[in-house]
Amino acid sequence: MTQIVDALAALAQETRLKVYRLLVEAGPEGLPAGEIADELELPGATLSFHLAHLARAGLLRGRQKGRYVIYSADFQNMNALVGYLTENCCGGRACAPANPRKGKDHETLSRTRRRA
Amino acid sequence: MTQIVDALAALAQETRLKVYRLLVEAGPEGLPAGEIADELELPGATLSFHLAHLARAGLLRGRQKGRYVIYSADFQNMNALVGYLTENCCGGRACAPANPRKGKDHETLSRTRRRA
DNA sequence: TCCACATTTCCAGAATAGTCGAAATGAAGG
DNA sequence: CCTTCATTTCGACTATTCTGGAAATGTGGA
Repeated sequence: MTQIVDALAALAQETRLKVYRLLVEAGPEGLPAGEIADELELPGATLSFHLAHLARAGLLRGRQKGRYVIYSADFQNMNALVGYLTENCCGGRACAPANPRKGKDHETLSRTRRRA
Repeated sequence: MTQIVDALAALAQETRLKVYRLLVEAGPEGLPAGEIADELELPGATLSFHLAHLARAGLLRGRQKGRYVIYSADFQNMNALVGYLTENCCGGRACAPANPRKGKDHETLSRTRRRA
């Protein structure tokens, strides 16, 4: 359970979630740290802190390539996380929706929009 | 995205995750606060703090029943959360596993199963 | 070797989160 | 009303997280 909590905590921060999403978009090839920093306009030290956090949680891996460090998402562990949530937190109800096709940016939580 | 981060943050804490799981187990009828406190051996003030946190994040609802307050999981929003993760954080790969049938307690994150 | 550059570590300050006893709130029932 | 009991709010403290400048580390190229 500690692993689950760590993974959730890693994603539970705006900057880190952005970093992670960027790397998901980038796919298995990943991105060098500097490019992430550029894209998200983050100071090196700050980015490094968050990358380390995500990596500790098992959601990211970094490999050295020349003088760059290339980070890429660990889809296995994200898979496991979603699996855990589905099995333990959804009470058996249908959890992952049909997911017809990746529709670019999705909009946040529930459609309990109109009131409730 | 703020909503997603809030929901993740709410679950990213051992005590709160336990509370939430307990309520998932309890199903839509939910549980009175006191019973949760008993079950998890938490001081009232501490539990109240965490329940409020989860409720603010939209993962819980509380309804008054006599002098009890009955809390229950909001499956819609958890659904939406899992949906978000599946669509935005899994790179299109299969994310929610087959989920053959709820197998009681599942065991944490990947063991880096030989590949995939 | 020496320099340029990418990234990380170190540090310290500001902000936020978690804990829980004690007091306050609010409902039920005499 | 007055008491009981479930729950929440208050308050105070400790611990952790986030941030980013400056220095350190490490790599490739001239």
